[in-house]
Amino acid sequence: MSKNESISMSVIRRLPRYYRFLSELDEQHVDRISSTKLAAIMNVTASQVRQDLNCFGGFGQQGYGYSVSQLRTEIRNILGLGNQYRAILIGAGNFGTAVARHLDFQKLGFELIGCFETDKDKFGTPLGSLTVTDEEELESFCASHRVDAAILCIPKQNVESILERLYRLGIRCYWNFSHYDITAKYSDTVVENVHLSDNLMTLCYRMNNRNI
Amino acid sequence: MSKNESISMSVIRRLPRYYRFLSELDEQHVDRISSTKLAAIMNVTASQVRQDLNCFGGFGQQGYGYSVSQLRTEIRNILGLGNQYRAILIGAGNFGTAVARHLDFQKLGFELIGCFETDKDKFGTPLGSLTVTDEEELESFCASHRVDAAILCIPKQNVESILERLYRLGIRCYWNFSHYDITAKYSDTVVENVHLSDNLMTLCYRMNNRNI
DNA sequence: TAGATTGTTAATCGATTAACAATC
DNA sequence: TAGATTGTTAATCGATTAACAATC
Repeated sequence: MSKNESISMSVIRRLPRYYRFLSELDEQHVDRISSTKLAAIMNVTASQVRQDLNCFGGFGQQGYGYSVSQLRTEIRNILGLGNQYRAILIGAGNFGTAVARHLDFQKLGFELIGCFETDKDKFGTPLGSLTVTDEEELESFCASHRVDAAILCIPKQNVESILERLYRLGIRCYWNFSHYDITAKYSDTVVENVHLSDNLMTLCYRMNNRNI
Repeated sequence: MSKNESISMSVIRRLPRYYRFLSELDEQHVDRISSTKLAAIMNVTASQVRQDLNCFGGFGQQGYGYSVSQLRTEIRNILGLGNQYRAILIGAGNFGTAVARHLDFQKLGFELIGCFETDKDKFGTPLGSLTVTDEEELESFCASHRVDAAILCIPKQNVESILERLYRLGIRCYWNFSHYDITAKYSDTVVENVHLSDNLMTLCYRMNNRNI
């Protein structure tokens, strides 16, 4: 399925965007598209589109372009969105609940199978199809369920101790909303960080330096 | 204050991270630090630290290093975190409320001064120090308040119409949690996008391609 | 002064863009 | 076939790293 020889992160991070645009075109029943047209819609160069796609295979056809639905499916497979990786949520605060309620995990390659909290007052609260559970039950839960990834929606100072437990339980993949640097301590992990405050500061900088 | 000649986005996006680490060191009462040591803590190269900082000025001293508190303040000023830009939140759903409650806007260069919703059931609900307001009052609100930025926490399909109003009201800076491409339509805007689902798909890819 | 460490230039590396032969 | 458009190589551009003279 692939010419895989270590694809650069620049390319990988563009894949979800291709997937989104192709999904939209597919919904609009567009059958085929050329790299030039797709590039125009996405506001990138046609060269980049062709280079990116060719990291994974020759999905197009000379003189014709790309089949939208086929290319969409290819990228879906490349991203592995059919895997339904089993994830647990750590922290049912503002962000944890928003993430759990708002995102369509199924469509994004995941299944949310548990939600853990330290705050007693929240135990038993329903959260979508889940129930907020005492964090102390983490070990017993993981003994009876395969868990592929953990979503960390807790403050930085609480991460160290819980991470130690998660790591001991064999969890190596993390979606991290905290500022704790996971890979620094555990180098054999796969981590995607979401640093909203960094993003907001960047906006501040750019507002501040508008017209320069 | 600066050697400003269009700093690259790569450098800009690293600034908040420097700021975070320097703030931590400052809290730990570390007086001075060399580029080598800072680089080690941040897991980057000393060259990059020095190159990055020198985009904005010579903050260090040969043979000594950098004063932590001074450098922190410099970066704070470069980011413009003292500006208290006035922002309004559009959409008081899961994400909007999480963002409003969870982030310390003051420390990030902003002041959240309003929150607008279309769902009648939510009007009047308190949200931190704010109250959820009918979106129809947007125009009258902006007539009596300076608004520097809008935070869009609404689904893609609702963005187009509200954006038209926000733009007409003179708002040019956006923190965008939707998948609507703002700059495509309004090229004179400053936009930072947060695409959580793209991020999660990237995690899926990386989990899928672990050990390759 | 000698040692340390910056600021800055030069070298390297990687990513993006351009060009075009291959081919549908 | 002629036209269109890919896949891919080569050229360019930008970002990162290395090196070192300047200097505290």
